[in-house]
Amino acid sequence: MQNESTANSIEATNIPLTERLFDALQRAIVEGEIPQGSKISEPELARQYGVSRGSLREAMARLEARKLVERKPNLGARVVSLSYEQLIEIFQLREALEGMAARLAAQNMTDKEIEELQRLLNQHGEQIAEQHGQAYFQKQGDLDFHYRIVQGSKNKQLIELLCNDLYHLLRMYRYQFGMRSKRSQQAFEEHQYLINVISARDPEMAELLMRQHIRASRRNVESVLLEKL
Amino acid sequence: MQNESTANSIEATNIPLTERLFDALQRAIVEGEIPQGSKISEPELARQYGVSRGSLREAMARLEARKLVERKPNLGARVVSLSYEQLIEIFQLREALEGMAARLAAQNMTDKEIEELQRLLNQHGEQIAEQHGQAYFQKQGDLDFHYRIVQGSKNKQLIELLCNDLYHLLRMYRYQFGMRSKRSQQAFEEHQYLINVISARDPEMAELLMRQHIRASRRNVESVLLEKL
DNA sequence: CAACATTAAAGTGTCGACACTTTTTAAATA
DNA sequence: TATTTAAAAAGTGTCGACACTTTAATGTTG
Repeated sequence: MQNESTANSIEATNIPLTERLFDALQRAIVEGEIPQGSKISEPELARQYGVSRGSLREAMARLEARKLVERKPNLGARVVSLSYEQLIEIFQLREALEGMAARLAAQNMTDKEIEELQRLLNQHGEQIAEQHGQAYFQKQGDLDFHYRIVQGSKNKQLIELLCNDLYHLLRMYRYQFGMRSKRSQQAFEEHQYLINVISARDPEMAELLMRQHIRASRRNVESVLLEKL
Repeated sequence: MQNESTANSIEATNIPLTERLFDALQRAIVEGEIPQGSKISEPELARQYGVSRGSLREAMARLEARKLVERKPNLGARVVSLSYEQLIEIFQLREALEGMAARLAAQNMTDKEIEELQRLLNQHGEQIAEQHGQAYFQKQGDLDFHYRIVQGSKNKQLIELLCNDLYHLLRMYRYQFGMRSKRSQQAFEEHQYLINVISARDPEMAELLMRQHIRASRRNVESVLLEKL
């Protein structure tokens, strides 16, 4: 009955349709496949994905809760569009949250996890040396690094919040603005410092360094963005 | 067609049913009307509120996104139950987020807002003097105070996150554990210090004090809770 | 021709129905 | 009587339908 060959059709699994749909839409939005600020027509989108409106609506409700779409009663939904101001606000959030994450990571990461983190960073170092300027891997690597520290905090609420909510927004702005970092070498070194103080089990210092690191990253974004406008 | 006299029926407005439903359910969960950890039967709940399952499901999807209910495919949904550990985790989040909020508030609150905040605190002072031990108003007052500072940060993401997500969880645990503070006088004084440094436009100090304040509050919760178990 | 009124089209809000899963109840067997 | 099996009940996943609202198209009048 269902058209499985539709361009955007969702693969069949035992996972609920609504959930697959939610993931697919989230990805599509984050990667700009559905452009920022564009209006969403429920019947059309449902048709594209080969699902009923009911299922779509459930997924949309969750997207709305994650601030990826905005809905106004009777007027329909549109994909959010990130403004410069919002981006700055997100960096302030990150500073607070990841600062705390680093603090907790210094207390709660296992030695093995720290070793693995160091290994990951070494890889990044090689990549930076080899493919100088390849922004994509650097950005991905940066996110990986931060991701692990958040996990290392062992605070489930924090992990949820950062990894499931905030990082998607962050990836979204990277796709949108096509950011490329001019400070990968600098960031790399800051990451190394961070590992050092975490190894030394110094929570205070870990938080401080992480906050500085994120502030520096924000300043970079500001300058890159301002020269674009 | 619809039974308007059902016990839990939602009033008729122009606001979408799903939204009213979401608010009603959130309130019911936060206040313990629907008890922690209880299983939710969609048909039954839909009947209770006099709505269709479709509408209910949409509301549930949003509640799930806010971590107020947990759903497992084909097995149904249940209200979350706050554990001691989770509560501690939430306090760590608050420390980070409200610390940042206080920092920003010291920069961004208007003089008028600060005045009003002082007025609010004076009221609290009177209430504490009058009805010594009346925990409810104190707790409510405490939340009011924190609420205003968050608003004063002028960071929309932060406001959303704290006021729409986290505070509900907090109110929920207060209802659940029936907390009463033994340190209202102490908290009152800390609030006053906070206003002082915000007035002095000292972001650094504002963050520091707020974090101390929340840490103290957490220690209080810990001790009260531990003597209960 | 522009401004307004009037349909028509599209879109959203809400519901009820049905298939498939899990849980419960009942029956049957060792 | 305890355990396994079978049938029934309840519950979840997904869909299509219809009423009401907004937007677009069309026609009408000054």
